[in-house]
Amino acid sequence: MTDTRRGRPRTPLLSRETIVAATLQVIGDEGVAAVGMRSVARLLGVDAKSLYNHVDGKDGLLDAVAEQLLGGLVLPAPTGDARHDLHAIAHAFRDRALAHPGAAPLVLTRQLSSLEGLAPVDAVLTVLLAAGADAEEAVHLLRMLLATLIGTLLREVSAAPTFGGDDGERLEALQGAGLTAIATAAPHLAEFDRAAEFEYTVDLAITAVLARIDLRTAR
Amino acid sequence: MTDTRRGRPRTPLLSRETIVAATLQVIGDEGVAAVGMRSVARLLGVDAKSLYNHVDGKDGLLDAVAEQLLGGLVLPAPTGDARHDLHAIAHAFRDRALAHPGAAPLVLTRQLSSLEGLAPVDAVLTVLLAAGADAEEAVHLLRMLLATLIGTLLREVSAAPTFGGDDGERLEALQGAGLTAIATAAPHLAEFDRAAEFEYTVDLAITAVLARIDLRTAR
DNA sequence: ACCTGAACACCGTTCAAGT
DNA sequence: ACCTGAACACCGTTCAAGT
Repeated sequence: MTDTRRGRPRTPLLSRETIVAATLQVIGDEGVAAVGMRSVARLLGVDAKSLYNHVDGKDGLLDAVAEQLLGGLVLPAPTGDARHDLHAIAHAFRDRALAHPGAAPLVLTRQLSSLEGLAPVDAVLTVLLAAGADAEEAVHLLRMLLATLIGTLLREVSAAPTFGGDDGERLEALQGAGLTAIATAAPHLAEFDRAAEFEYTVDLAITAVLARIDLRTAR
Repeated sequence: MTDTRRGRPRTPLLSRETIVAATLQVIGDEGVAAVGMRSVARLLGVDAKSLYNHVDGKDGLLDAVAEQLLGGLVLPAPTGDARHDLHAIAHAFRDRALAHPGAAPLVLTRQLSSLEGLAPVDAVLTVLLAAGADAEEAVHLLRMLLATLIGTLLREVSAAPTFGGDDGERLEALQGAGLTAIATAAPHLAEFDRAAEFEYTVDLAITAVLARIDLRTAR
């Protein structure tokens, strides 16, 4: 039922949500580089300048996407087991970042000063404090975990396996360049199981964090 | 002495190096967002299209910058002490990434398939293998270290302290939003000593890596 | 080999005007 | 309140032409 009483207050064609949705579609179809006021507006059947009524320029548009993505994060209920809870938070974060792979760099890279970005930070801090860290150490450990998380996800989303297969030519070139360790490890460098790699890295980081807390706690 | 014999083969105005240098100046003066074929060319007193003779478009230009920066990395001589050597590599990498802070995202974010990017990878692998890791585990540990390194440096270069000071208003807002752990840790969140934070995070990661190798080695 | 003129198909953004 | 027309000052990139 279109709103036509008195002819004046028509129902708006656009909203922040529809604009973000259209942006995600552009990202999914043509990549993040294809995002522009014009391309997004075209998808909505609207003029580019209309977007300015809902979003603060192109930069604000990208922020809105990152915010909304992160806002959809559902934090797992804490169980009291610190290791398990940190794992669960990390995976929840990963799920959100990979929900729209092309948009992941936005989520991982943009400053998330909004409340959306604070929820997971609070969740991690809560677990660390409960595990026995004092406030100061908890902050350092949080930053370490975040760095590792963001670093792995950035790689996962943007990096190919890094090294082509085991063709002998490449290997010899590596040897010749003095990169013997790379040549030795080449078959493993060519392999990259995203989920397994994430698990390995995050588990190692969490182990380190918990070990440090126990060290401190044991005085 | 300008080259004028026969009038023909004049000495070129441009080179890859001068172009990269000009780009770094633009980045330093106006930020990475200000980099463009036109802005870089202007600095060189040349037409934008001339750059295409030395660099593969704007993207190639950015790659060239990242490559050259990373190429300047001087790897420390290995001492045989794994912990010390990993620390040294990490700091050498940081020095290079922070030499031109505005350009750091390029170094940290771009695919570095060139030989420039492989040298530090080889160095880390060498240390891990010497420390007793087998090739497969060494690759996983390498990826973990890289993720942590890149994550911290990205934050260091792009992120402000994250949380304004201890003004009571902000604190109450956090409490009200249910972010009690953040409220508790707020004074420490407001503090951010870049060098110290880097040291803490990298040391924790290295400790974790070495612990895992020892675990395996001890069967 | 290296640089440029002319030209093309794009950008983001403003502001005043329409409804 | 929301959308658009006209307009501006930009982009990256090509190709043929000059030297």
